[in-house]
Amino acid sequence: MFHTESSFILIFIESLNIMQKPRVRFAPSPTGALHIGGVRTALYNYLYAKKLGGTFILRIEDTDQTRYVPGAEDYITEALAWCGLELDESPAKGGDYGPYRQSERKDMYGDFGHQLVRNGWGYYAFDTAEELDAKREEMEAKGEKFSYNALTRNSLRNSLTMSDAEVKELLDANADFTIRLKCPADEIVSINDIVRGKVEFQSNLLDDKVMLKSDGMPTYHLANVVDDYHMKITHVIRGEEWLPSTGHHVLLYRAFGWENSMPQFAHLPLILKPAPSSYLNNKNVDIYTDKFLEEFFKKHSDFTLKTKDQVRQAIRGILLDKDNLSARLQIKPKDKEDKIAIKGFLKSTLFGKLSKRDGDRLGFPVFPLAWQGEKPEDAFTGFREVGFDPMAMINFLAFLGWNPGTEQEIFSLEQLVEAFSLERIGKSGARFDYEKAKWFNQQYLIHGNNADLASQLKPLVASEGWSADDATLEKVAELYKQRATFIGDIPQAASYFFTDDFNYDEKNAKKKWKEKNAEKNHELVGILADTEDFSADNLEKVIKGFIEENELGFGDVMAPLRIAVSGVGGGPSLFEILALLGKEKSVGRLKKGYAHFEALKNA
RNA sequence: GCUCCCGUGGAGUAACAGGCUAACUCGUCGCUCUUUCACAGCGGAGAUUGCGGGUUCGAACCCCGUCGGGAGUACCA
Repeated sequence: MFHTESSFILIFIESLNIMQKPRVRFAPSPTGALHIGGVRTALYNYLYAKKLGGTFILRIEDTDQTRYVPGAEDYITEALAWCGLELDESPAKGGDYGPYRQSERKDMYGDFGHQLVRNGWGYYAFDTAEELDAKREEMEAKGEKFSYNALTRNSLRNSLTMSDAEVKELLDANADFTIRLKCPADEIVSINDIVRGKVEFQSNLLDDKVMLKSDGMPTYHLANVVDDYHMKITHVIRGEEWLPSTGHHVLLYRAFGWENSMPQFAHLPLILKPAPSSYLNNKNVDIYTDKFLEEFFKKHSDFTLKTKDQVRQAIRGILLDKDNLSARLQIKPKDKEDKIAIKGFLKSTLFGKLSKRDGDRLGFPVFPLAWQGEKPEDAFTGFREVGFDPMAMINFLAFLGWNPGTEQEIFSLEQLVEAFSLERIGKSGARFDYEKAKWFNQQYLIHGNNADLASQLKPLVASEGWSADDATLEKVAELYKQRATFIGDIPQAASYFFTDDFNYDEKNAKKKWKEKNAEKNHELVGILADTEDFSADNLEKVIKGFIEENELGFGDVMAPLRIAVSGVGGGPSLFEILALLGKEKSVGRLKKGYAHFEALKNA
């Protein structure tokens, strides 16, 4: 009895487990390059799915034909692949719940749209876009906001206000129509968001959103609910910008009778621009003033209220007071039109969610991969092109809105999967911090395997027109990885290993080359030329021994040596440099360098 | 305007369901190491947890108010 009971419970738990295996989707629309925030959404979806042995799905939301950008879908796929976020179901890979492009599911949305009308949850609306725009303008002139809702739908042209015959006539005549959701009155729609807890919406305040557009395509709201239901999505993990429309989505599940299989929601915090105080200072105010000024006039090309110089003064004054920015930017009743325009512009460029323009202005990538837009100003660089290790970027992104609750910061993808949970996602906006991003990359570089780094270095060195064997590259990687932020920094920094054609830091050379030590320095070159064992260890013995014997200063000998051999005063251990260069090259460079330094000194 | 969300040192976050001197990372400053540069190690400065009330022996945490910021408010997603 006891046994059967416990095994029954076990089976029960097991079947629950199967039921709970999450199916999550990343659902971008192919309207351009995938923003870094989108990558983070994809990452969290992936992590959650993998943690629980679930399924990670890519669905392309291309219901807006006017905004479709060729190449965008490829960009998305390539970006996810670069990040190592493997898809279980996707347009390319297929799956049991396809097609995975909404444009290819068009027919079913139409059916569900009409079902809404039939069961009383929707209605036909015949108002044209132009009519509604006019209405909006009219209301705005009165200082009010137009909304298609319970209050206004009875005075508009729709199947609620027209007779059945009229409606039929219009439909038969193939008149353009949309189907709108008829939001019920006096209800409280509530969700239990995994990140935010209970969130409530009053149905009275929800507008009658368009579900089916006049071109027969669904809007996001209809398509996402219909697809999530049919693709058996268990958790909707998406950006916070969707939170306000979630009430509509719940209503839709209700309208279709799917409320019991409604997915759980998790709304991710926004990724915010870097805090102005983190990059603004007294030294660079003028640079940023000019940047903002240019952007301001680009945006307000017809701005005639004040001269450019007056606007510059206004912007500069506000930026200078960086600790009180939000107070300075508040719009006061006495502010005139020009001041309001300037304040409004600064507010939107200084605060809010991270945008492409922030990347341009502040000098960091905001997209995973580079993108070539139609116009030159639409082109931008990516984390990949700047030289990021994809895992460093992923690691950085993972912490933008989530933390493991431990002090560990460096995670592999597998470790992230293991540590991740939706419960530990924060609610407040996550600020983009490029310094931190660079730090992550540096950590990956430092802890990277030398052979791996060497193989990454190879093409980079080649693209400079240089070459080196694998052993040299591996040693260069070892010596330079803790001195660089990006692997791409290394070839230039270590150029003297790849070419004899490098410049001397002449100012430094002049300072370090002392006439009184010249003879001894030349003598050491001779000793090195006769040294059999050219290993770093032995060189250290030989050189240090020579210095001590002759009672010279270390700096007197090692500094000129270093500059003659590498051109610069900094870098890895001098003995390692000499050993890697080899005797022939080292001695040759020393002779040439010392002659040059003497000439410099005499000039 | 309205709706929803958020508010912890310069930046990012922590503090599990109110309980020691608010912790960690980045950045910054100093020291040690290396007679270089970095890495690393050690240490310092920096927060009356947006503000004001309230509940409580005790509040970053709960309640009310207030201010600030963000998102949404399209036949875009």
